[in-house]
Amino acid sequence: MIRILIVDDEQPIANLIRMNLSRMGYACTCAYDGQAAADLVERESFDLILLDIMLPKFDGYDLLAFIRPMNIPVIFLTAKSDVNDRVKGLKLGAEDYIVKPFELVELVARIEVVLRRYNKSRTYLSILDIVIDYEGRSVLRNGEKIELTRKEFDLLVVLCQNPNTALFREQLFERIWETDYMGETRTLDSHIQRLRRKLGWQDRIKTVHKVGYRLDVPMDKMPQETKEPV
Amino acid sequence: MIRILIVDDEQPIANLIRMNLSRMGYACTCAYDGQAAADLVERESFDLILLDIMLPKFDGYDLLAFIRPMNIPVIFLTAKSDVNDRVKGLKLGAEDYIVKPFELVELVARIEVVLRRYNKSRTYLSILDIVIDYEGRSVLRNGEKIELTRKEFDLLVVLCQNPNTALFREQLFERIWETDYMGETRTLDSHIQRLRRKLGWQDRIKTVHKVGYRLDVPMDKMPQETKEPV
DNA sequence: AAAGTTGTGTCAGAAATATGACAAAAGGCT
DNA sequence: AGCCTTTTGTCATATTTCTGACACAACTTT
Repeated sequence: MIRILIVDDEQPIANLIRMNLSRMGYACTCAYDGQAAADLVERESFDLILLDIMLPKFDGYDLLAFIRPMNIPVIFLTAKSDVNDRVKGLKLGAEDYIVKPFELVELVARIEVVLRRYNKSRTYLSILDIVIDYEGRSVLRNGEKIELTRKEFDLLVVLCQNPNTALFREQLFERIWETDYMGETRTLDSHIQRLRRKLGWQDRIKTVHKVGYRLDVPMDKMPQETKEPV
Repeated sequence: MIRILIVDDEQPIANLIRMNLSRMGYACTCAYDGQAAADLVERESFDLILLDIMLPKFDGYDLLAFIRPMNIPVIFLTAKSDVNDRVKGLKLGAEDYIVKPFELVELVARIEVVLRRYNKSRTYLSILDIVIDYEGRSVLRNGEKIELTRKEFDLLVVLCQNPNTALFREQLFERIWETDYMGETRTLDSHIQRLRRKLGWQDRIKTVHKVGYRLDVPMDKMPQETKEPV
């Protein structure tokens, strides 16, 4: 399991990130100031650190310098588009940075790139008869690539990461559209339909009346993380 | 050949390190005080510097500041385990530090990490049907040279270093232009087009709609670092 | 059966990308 | 400096792709 430390003094933000990354299967810990982060880093071992630069006590740069020798990749979160800050951070050894506000899709993609660069893992998710390549944002079946659009891919990922779980429409809207429930339209239905068709999963993706949708997966074909896109 | 400068006023130690690193295939030079080191750095070019902090004449920190603009990675050797010292050095731009006494294995490991971080250790990258020569900034196919401009080359390198990975436009801009996402322009597209044409890679370099681009590479043709332009 | 939900095909607008031509900038050379 | 060449960015236009919406059919639940 990949362990990620999230360092941000704005607790709601840190927690939001944590919730989302947890759902993606990462083990997350939050620290709300530099001192706490430094302590955690000394005691536990992390595979990656998400670091907000503006911090009370000792700031992001100090922490970055402190972390550096441990050779743990750091992606730092920077509020505005201050170029100097970023250059400084990169010089101090950060692997990447992302400007707030950011889309979760992008954050996740970057996390995966950085992890792979560090050979921690490039993971594929194999489930049923397909393999999901997160980084490539593509889907394979018997070595054949199935082309999905962005929304379709995001939707598929959510379903596959929560197999045999009824997901409320509201939840799906939140995660994929990052917005509130769009009650009246048939948008979600349309996407589900497209997914069903492209994957031939009409009876895999079940409708849960008055709730939402559920991906049915037999016990012997539950999702597995693999290193190879088998 | 990787050139390493060893700066330490204790000559026996410097020489011990030199002998060992030489055996590992590094070209080593020793300097026994700050002045000598500064002179050497001015005259010759090094890929990495091992720097003892306690030095006569002018000390390690001064030298570090002096070296900094040259963008040569520095690992410093420190006797004490004082945290402040370390942070000071790291903030001054050192890549890493190692506390004396240290084991040679560890030193070598750290050297390699740092060199890799600086892309100094690799020379050629062969991928698909081409070979990238980093130092010559050129690309070969069947021994034929393909002329690329600077931006094209940079772009190609990023793509090749992240094969099968959907790279966000934003990321590409950051890496190649070192600037923010330039949402409005078609600059990136133009360069992608030129690359596709020059390399005949129109279907290798895939467009990932609403995300960016991805270089598709079959598993058996994944990039390999080589010392020779095979 | 009625009311409420969901499925599905189609479509149009919006957004994103491709592409060629051209202008601007950068670099070389005398 | 001036001139020429190459590189890079921009623009206009064409083309592609995505997405949400709608109408209406089909299905569930009560």
